[in-house]
Amino acid sequence: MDIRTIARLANVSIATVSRTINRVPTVNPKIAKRVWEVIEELDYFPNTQARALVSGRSWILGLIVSEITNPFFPELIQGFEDIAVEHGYEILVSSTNHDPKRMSHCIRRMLERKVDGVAVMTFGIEAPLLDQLAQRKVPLVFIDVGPDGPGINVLKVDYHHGIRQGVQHLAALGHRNIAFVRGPEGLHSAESRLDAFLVSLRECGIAPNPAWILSGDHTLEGGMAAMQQLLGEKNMPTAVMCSNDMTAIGVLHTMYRAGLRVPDDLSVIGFDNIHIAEVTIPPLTTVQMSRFDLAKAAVTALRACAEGTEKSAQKHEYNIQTDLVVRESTGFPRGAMKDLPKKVRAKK
Amino acid sequence: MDIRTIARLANVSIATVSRTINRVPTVNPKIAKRVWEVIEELDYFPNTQARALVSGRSWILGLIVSEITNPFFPELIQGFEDIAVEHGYEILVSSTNHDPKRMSHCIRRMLERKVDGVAVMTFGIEAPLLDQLAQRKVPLVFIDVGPDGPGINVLKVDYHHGIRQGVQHLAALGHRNIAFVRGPEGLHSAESRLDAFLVSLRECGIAPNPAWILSGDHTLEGGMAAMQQLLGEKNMPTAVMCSNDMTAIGVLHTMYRAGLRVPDDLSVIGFDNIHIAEVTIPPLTTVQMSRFDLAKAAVTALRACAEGTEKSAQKHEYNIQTDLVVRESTGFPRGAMKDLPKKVRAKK
DNA sequence: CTGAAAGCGCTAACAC
DNA sequence: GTGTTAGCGCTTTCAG
Repeated sequence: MDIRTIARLANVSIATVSRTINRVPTVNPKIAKRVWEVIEELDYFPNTQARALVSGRSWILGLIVSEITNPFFPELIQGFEDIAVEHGYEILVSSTNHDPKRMSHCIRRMLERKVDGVAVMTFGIEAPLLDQLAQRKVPLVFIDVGPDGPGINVLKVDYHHGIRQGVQHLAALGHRNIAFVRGPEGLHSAESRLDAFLVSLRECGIAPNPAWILSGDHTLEGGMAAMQQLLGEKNMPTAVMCSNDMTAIGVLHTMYRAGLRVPDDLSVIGFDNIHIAEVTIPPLTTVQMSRFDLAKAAVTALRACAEGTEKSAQKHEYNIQTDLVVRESTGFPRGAMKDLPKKVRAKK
Repeated sequence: MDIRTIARLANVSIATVSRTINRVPTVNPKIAKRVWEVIEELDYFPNTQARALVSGRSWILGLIVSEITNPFFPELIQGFEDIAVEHGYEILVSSTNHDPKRMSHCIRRMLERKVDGVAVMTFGIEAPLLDQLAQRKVPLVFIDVGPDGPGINVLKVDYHHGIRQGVQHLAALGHRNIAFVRGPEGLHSAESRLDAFLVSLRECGIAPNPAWILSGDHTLEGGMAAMQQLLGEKNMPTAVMCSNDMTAIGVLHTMYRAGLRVPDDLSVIGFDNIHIAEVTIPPLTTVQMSRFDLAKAAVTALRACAEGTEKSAQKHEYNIQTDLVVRESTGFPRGAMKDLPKKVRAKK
């Protein structure tokens, strides 16, 4: 069954069927109605390949993520899928696992399938590779940072807002000795989080201690290793902020292994607010970054370029907010708890 | 740039270029070499749409999952992507969120993109909807159960093996009072797990207690609710098996909220062995089902149908094994711990 | 407002 | 072993 079948049954030419399907306004409404009836009755739908071949638009949006197994990404993918499909696009998701070889393979796949745009949500760029896309004028959208050029948008995440809230929350509880477990070196979003932490610390009048800036890689294992290292330090902080939730969960686990308690012995703050952060033990205080907002902004930006009217040519600003979600992994610094009940009792 | 460009530069016809690319063996090696050189130099690759249009094969494999946000699925998707891409396929992933409307939309998307096959990994079937695929002769592969027919394969998971190991492990520790938190009603894989549990229990000479078969839905929230309900019972079991890991994590969390300890007050076993099961508090004893094996079997089955030579027409059996992974959420039944240290001390 | 016709880039007969 | 050619199903001028 093809467009000709419909044309024959509706007694019109294939051109008219095509126009009807594509909602060209000049089609006589009566004829259009007749065409639609035949289409519905036969449950016909156009062949996407043929359509893409002739029109040059595939109606496919690519999405490149770093690791699909980090719970942050499936939540993002879900949103991206929902919004893209809502606007008639199909999505092509691919994960790089931080491997440049995979990244290059990803890009090739996107090119081969002639995607109408690509959202690069790896939180870090492999600039030279992405040039292949830019050169072929594929609209791109990045997080945080990316090359500038026509058809390229960057989503700005305000890391500072949420992280400052976190640091202030800790400071308000009485913490002065706060460590930070970083994300991968060179990953822009990770650097930004660290910067935001450092700035916020100083805002609170606290001088950062270099020994308490631990390296990590945004994985469970990285978080465990960082905490293990911290445990070896002569003087321990009373709180630790992590560059993402997976890291924080690793920290929680190492604390548990060491027989220490959170937040009694150490307060912990994560970043992302992935779903399971609600049920960690204890539930994780973390900075929320909306996956839905990110996905929505990404699709919107890509559509603006792909469906490009003149007005959309003028670049929009896309800003993503972050906010602290207080749960139970943060509390008074070690020692303060002992004092507090006394004071409370004294008042009685 | 298209196939004609290559043909011109290599001084051959487009047919020869096509044959070279498709590795038709009759092409003169010398000429083929010349063609490849031009291809490499220009970094040419064929237009997939055109290719699909004429050949009827899209080289796209569909993957329908229930919820991408359950960590089990991203791990499966990763494997599916890797193996499919390795064999030259692109993948089209879509999640149904257990919503029939979404499921039907999913199927439509698969049909529109003319996928060469679909893996339905929802662990439950919406038979009437899938008929649309079967009717159009799209090769299908299911987990556990599915309609029979040409081009339809079913991957058999041996739930019994791993679950029996779990029950025996519990029995060996001295548990006789074991509860089970089920998955969604009507979900075949969930029913199978419950069955396997019941059978294994009887094998150990333990009569199941109906009050200890709790309903759940394979989510964190379901697990929490089930445990909450169990906490209200007059007589509590000493161990609980869960239909999946998310449920078990919910159980762990409710135990924590109730101020009870795992495994001291209750032993807990999950199912799936998702990555974070390693770092729950305590680390979760669970039944491992290999996502990689599942993904590999699914792609293999689909390819056999799609690339269909005669020999592949004869159906293969695909079996997936399950095995217990013992961690720290299981221990002696409540009370037994007190005895043990005494005995140990007595020996000294 | 509608139809005829020319391709989009490629594969697969079919000739040579 | 290689080239010629007829489409795959659709969109889009260009006439009418």
